[in-house]
Amino acid sequence: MNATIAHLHDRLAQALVAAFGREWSGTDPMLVPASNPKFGDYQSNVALSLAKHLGQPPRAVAEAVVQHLDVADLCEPPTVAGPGFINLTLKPEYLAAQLQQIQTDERLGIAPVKQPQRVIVDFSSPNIAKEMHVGHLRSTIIGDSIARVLEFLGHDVLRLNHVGDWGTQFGMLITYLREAYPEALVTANALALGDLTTFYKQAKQRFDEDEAFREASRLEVVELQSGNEDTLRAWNLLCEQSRIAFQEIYDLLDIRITERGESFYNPLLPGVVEDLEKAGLLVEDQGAKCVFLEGYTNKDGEPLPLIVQKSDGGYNYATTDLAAVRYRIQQDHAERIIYVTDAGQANHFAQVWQVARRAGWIPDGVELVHVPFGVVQGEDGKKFKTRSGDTVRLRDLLDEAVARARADLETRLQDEGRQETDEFIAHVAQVVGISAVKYADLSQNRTSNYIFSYDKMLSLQGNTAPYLLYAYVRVQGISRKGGIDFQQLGAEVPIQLQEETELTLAKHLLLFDEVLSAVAADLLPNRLCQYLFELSQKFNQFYDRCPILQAEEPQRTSRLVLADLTARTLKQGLSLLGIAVLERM
RNA sequence: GCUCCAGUAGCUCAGUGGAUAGAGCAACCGCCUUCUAAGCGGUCGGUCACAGGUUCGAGUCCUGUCUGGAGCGCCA
Repeated sequence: MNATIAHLHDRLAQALVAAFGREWSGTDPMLVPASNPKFGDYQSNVALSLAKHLGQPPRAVAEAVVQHLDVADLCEPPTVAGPGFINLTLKPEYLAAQLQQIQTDERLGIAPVKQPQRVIVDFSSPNIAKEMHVGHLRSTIIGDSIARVLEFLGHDVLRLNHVGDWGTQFGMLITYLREAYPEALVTANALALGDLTTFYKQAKQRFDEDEAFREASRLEVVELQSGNEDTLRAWNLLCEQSRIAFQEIYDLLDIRITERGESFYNPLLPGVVEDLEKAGLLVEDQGAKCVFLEGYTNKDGEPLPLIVQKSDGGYNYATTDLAAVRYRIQQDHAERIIYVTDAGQANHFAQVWQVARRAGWIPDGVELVHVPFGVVQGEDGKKFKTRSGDTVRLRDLLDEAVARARADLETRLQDEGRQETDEFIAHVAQVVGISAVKYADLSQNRTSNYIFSYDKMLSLQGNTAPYLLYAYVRVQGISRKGGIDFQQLGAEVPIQLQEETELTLAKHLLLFDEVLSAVAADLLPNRLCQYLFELSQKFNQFYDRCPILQAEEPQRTSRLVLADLTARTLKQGLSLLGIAVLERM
């Protein structure tokens, strides 16, 4: 209803001028959705704020606006209520006409944005030679959903996987690779590390216990930085092994992403430091090259530096992030760069961006956004771990979700005496399990910490993915039962909105475009989840109250259109969350 | 010590400066001869951490305090 809001907004603005004179043109009519359905659909609060300036009681101001307000084509006659609210209720005929328009549109009336932006979404970003764990879950699925929404709205989105494929830890890893798998470096395809977590732990253990190993690791880092061929081959082997493991997870989660790791920016790092020097920002302190930050102090109250080149000549992640932000603006021509990382990195990004800004690398019109999310905690409120104290592997978590969904489904089939094929059971369990994990995460406001609970995440009751999937399945059930081809319903069907539940559902269907605009602006996928959950609730209420197949024409076809629009909106909305639908479950 | 984030029903969480703060879960009570009951209806549940301030109006904005989390020079 973006268009409807725009209309109402203009009409109210005109009424303000007509009532109080030209000097009030440009006044915000303060049009917002009604706080409660009993007050109508929208309300204008402008009278309350204007009363003082006009020297009139708010109700009198509201009455004057209403007298000059012409919205008869959209709304029932406006009313003034309470201290001076102007309440607006859309006419059923207007709503029906709107629904008819979106019914024949594949995009459900969601027009692509007029000015598409070049957007980079930086998300997921696991570390090479480490297995993806529960900590990568949030970035991966929140980032994917944000990218999907922006893509659907017509933006030009580049999804970047800023993998940790460079840095000092590789000295340790390569040294251990040479020690434990010497044949891998001379024979093609000889390396199958399998469990990368174990490999990493063993390397770390060697590093911690052996001085000679540490020294070898340190030298290996230098070899890597200077491009030693043999070392690079070892590094490549590790990266390849990790990619295979990552891709399995991405396939499972249906994530599409382009890898451009930290190593990509490695050749650009000296230039970054040089240019900071030229900009007069660089200060050498205790052997390290730094930029001293404005507004940040250390424990002693002294200015805090951002170190861009270590005293040993090496670079760190701040340098890489500086190179990345510059490259993304200058080479990728990004206008909006979205970083989906945990909230703990807020300071880091603020610091890097401050330096980039002071160096003049961030032109006006380029927006840098950190999309932070809370830490994953166990039910005790502490950092989430397995019972034995290890980090939970993402793979295990997803497998567990699918296994639980399968067990639940099999119980249900037995209780209901249903017979289904293995393929059916496997497919439904897969979709329900993965969806449950994604939805549990996406449906929360990402800024708060995330209390991880298998039971809650996989619960099939309430505000969960299965509830939404079930609403979709119900519509498909109607189609099967009645032999209905929704695509053949025709565009000239009169839509009738008589029952309360029909009207409520219709209004909610028309809010989809508003919600997507809000998600694109605020980058909060939980708003989309909230919308889809409410849509499912309103559909279930309609389904409960209104017979569809048994209804008389023209009511029958009208209700079929409402059901079809609900299903299509659910399918589209869920796809923007990275969640697939099922025809039966 | 400093910076950032959070604090809303027993639990998990929504909430765009507006009217009587909402869901889900849990608990309890109803509704399947009828499109899948993975559903629908109902009951119970609140000092919006605390104290000031701004405003016609504050869960929302500002200041301070308390509590929890994350981070704070050469890891990423």
